[in-house]
Amino acid sequence: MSIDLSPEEFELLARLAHRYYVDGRTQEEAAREFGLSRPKVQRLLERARWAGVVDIHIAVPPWLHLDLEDEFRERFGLADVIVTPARPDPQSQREEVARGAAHHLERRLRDGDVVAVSHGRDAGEVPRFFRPGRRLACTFVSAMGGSPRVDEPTNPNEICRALAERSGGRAVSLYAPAHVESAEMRDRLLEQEAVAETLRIAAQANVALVGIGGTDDGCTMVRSGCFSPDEVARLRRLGAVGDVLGNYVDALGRPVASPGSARLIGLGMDDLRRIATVVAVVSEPEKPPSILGVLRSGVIDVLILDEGNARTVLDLAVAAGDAEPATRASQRRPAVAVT
Amino acid sequence: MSIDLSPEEFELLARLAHRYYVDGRTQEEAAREFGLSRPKVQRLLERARWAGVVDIHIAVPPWLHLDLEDEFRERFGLADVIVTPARPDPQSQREEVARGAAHHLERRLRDGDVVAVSHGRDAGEVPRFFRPGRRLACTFVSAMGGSPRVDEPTNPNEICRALAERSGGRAVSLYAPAHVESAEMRDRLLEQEAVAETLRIAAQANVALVGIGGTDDGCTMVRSGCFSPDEVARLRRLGAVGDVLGNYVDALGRPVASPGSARLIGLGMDDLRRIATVVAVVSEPEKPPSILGVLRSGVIDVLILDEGNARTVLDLAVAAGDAEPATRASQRRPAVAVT
DNA sequence: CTCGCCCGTGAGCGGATGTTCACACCAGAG
DNA sequence: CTCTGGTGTGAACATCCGCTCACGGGCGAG
Repeated sequence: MSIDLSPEEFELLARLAHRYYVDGRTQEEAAREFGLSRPKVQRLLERARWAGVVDIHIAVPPWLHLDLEDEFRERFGLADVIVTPARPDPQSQREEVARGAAHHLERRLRDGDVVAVSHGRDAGEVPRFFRPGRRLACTFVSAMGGSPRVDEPTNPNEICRALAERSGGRAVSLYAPAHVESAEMRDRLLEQEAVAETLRIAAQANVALVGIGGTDDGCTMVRSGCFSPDEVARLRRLGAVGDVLGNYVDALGRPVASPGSARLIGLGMDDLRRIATVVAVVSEPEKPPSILGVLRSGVIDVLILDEGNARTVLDLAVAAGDAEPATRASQRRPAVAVT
Repeated sequence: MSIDLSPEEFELLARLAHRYYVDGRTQEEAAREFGLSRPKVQRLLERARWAGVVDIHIAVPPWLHLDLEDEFRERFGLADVIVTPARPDPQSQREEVARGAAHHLERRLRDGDVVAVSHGRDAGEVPRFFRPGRRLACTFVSAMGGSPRVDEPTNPNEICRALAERSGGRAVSLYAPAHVESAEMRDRLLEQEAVAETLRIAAQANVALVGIGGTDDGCTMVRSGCFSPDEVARLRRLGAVGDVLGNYVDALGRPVASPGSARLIGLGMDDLRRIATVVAVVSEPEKPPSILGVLRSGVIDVLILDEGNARTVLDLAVAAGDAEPATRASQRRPAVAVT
């Protein structure tokens, strides 16, 4: 800092910065005092920050990882990222992530918003921590069908109901299974007005709350019976690394279809892309490849994950040689220390 | 710092400050992201600064003493203060102070300005360091008469000539001695058009460059022969601690007149008060009481002095129990614009 | 239960700030 | 000497920000 400045310039910058930041003069007053034009003062102050003569230091609580969040935001073009503190056991990890998602929704949701909701254990924990301060006139709608084979709280209908209950909003259920036995059956079901109506509402949502699934044999799609272990194995061989609402993608984020894909009832990738804010909440240590793949697909707008996964995903991205995007911040921003 | 904040609030303030200062979002963007109103964001950022979550640090070159300057400015209501680095020997001390004054004038002067100039060794050194980058259409006019008993460069006419030469401006000399042998003679001289004209111009100056004289036997007024040692001794007995342009004041800044006062040719205190910017330049270690007295008279707008004198004068003021003025700076903390 | 005080909130405004643009100055080449 | 590219400057404009003020909701007293 304050390198390659002549003593005269250093003195000027320091005096100017002191007058502006410490004494609280306006740039115009300072300009008059120093015999400069106001734009010149502005440029000098900018240069002072640039050279480190002015150092803006932000005390960040030790459990936050704003730098990680920034890197995610910039690297993957996300609107927002929340990295939650690391926890020793998987369950409290999940709760931490769910709490982050709940808080994010509390801040994000506005009256009139329509939230499409996926299944999953991570999403399923969100309602427990969801406590908006006021009544929210929002609609929570299932973005995919249900399954009798998993715990109630991880079914979309149930998550919607809980979210609506806690916010005073409305829940719209999808009265259909997440998967059926044939594509034909699916098409028949989609013709049912009760089903079509719900999916129409979901497709027009402006917010989505989704989990990110893996491709191991214990993933939610298998646990819920949507896909058999064999089917997931086939998807793996096709390169799939993870899914959102049963829509699988490979490591580069490209869609991977399997015969089973045609038997799913729920929003597709294109539907998701039309939703303004897709919030993904994810925990579990096997997830990094899934997260990276889904991120690369570009459907996610807001990501909520724990510190460990965040670091691993970034490491994977770096190792894969993802070009670091020209960050707007590094161009526009002077040296700013963050603790 | 960051004390007595709940973890939630600490987190919010840190996130907000990070988005604003580091990521460079506008308050409005941040407000949208955090689900707050813009004024609320503004208040939170203010609170963050207040609580020390945001800390703006300015790297000040070690040879500057901006804190001292601030204290002078606030305590004595000065428009500007320059504290120059301490120097071991008196001559380089004087040069340092003169350089500061010269730079200040370079910044301060505008075309059309009229500068009234006093005598003195400190003022006399100013022209050597005065190098405005461009031509200045200014008038430099003697604010008091001359004396054949001191070196040429410390006479007002000569200082004016040198300043004008270096800036491409105009010098207006006062063709009269600084003191005459009787009040009657002074009045007769003041009737001379050449003298009256110059003093009229000086009285209408909008800037003045003055030294601050002491009351010891070696002070400029004695060295120049304006006052005899006896007369200065009498002034001392009357409480005088220093002078500007031969106008003596006591420790509380009140005028002190002596018989000799009526034999001086130059601007009086009231003339000085009418000048918008009176710049005083002073060095020498015996000067602190003189400086304090003159400051208390309220004629000075800009003070240029060395670090040693600055500290001593402040110590004197504190010891004398001068009430510390309520500082505006501590109330007005600006939001920091980061580009 | 009702009233009134008080804190916190968001609209609105005027000043402050960030940015763009045209120009003037300078240096170097033709 | 003239031209031209480059750099730095201040005018003008379009936000952005800080402040004031009227409002509403919560809480304690009556």
